[in-house]
Amino acid sequence: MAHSHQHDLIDLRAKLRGKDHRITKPREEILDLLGKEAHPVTAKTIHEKLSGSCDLVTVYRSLKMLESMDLVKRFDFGDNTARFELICPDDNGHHHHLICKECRTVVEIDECFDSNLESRIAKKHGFAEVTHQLEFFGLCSSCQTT
Amino acid sequence: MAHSHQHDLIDLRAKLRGKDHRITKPREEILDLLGKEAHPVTAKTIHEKLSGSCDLVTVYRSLKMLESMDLVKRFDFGDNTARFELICPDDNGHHHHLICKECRTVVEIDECFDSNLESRIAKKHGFAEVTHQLEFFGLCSSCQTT
DNA sequence: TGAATAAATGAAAAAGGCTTGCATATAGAT
DNA sequence: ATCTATATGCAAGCCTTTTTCATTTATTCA
Repeated sequence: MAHSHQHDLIDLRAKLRGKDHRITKPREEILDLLGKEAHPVTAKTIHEKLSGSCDLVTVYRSLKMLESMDLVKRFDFGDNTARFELICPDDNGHHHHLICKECRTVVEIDECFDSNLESRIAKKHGFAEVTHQLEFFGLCSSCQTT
Repeated sequence: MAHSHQHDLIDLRAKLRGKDHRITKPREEILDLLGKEAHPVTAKTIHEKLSGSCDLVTVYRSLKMLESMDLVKRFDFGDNTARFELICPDDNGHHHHLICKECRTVVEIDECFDSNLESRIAKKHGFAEVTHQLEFFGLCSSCQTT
């Protein structure tokens, strides 16, 4: 899941311009950092890695904004803490994770179920714009012996 | 998704006895209430519906305990608030939901993808005891016009 | 039935994640 | 360079969930 930093910033500028959204240092730094992460990270982690370069509140606000612009995607690993990942053009942000219940190791999963299931469900209940959140949980090889 | 209350309490007694866990009034009331709910409910909602019959802290503690005993399952609808549902013997607690992003209406979904996907993923990454959390989000028919 | 004892509860406080209000700073337009 | 709308920092607050500890209660066993 490597991300092209170059690409991101160009994309960013293009996407933000139209919406009266500004390209600021915190936002660039956050995107920059996200581009280097292999897995979703929490706002707190981002703030720590940016080591005080901007306020934690700004991290939250930026993430919310970036999410609303589909530049970043929010994930939920079941620990009451949102995690964020840069949306990568390959998969359009659509992929899942396998998380170790014990040590919290994260593996990126690119497989998914057939999209017919989703459209069938949408149709059956009269829903539109249906998406899904899917995460797998288990015990990684190291934690199985414990 | 109707639940047999009778069944639940017998089950409860049997399951709890072995583990030095006691059958208390709050726990009975919580299970009783969960048995009547059609959809996952939050701890706060449970507390309100029990109208002060026990402390909110007790609700949290009970739910955590019941979850650890596989009597109750936790769901995450992406609003930073855990929701709980009684595990019903039919589906062994394994089912999913379709949630309206707008009005938060919840629909119970009994379909799921082929289990081969899960076992393939588990095998591929050397994980054991793999389960998944899957929720669908979209716009219900009433909210589409808005 | 009545201690004994291990576990559960309540109440208050705190922890943790996230949001809001407001004054100040800054990006981008002219 | 100036102006204006937007973003930031800081402080405070909100909401969910957890912890601590003294008290109460369910269960065991005599």
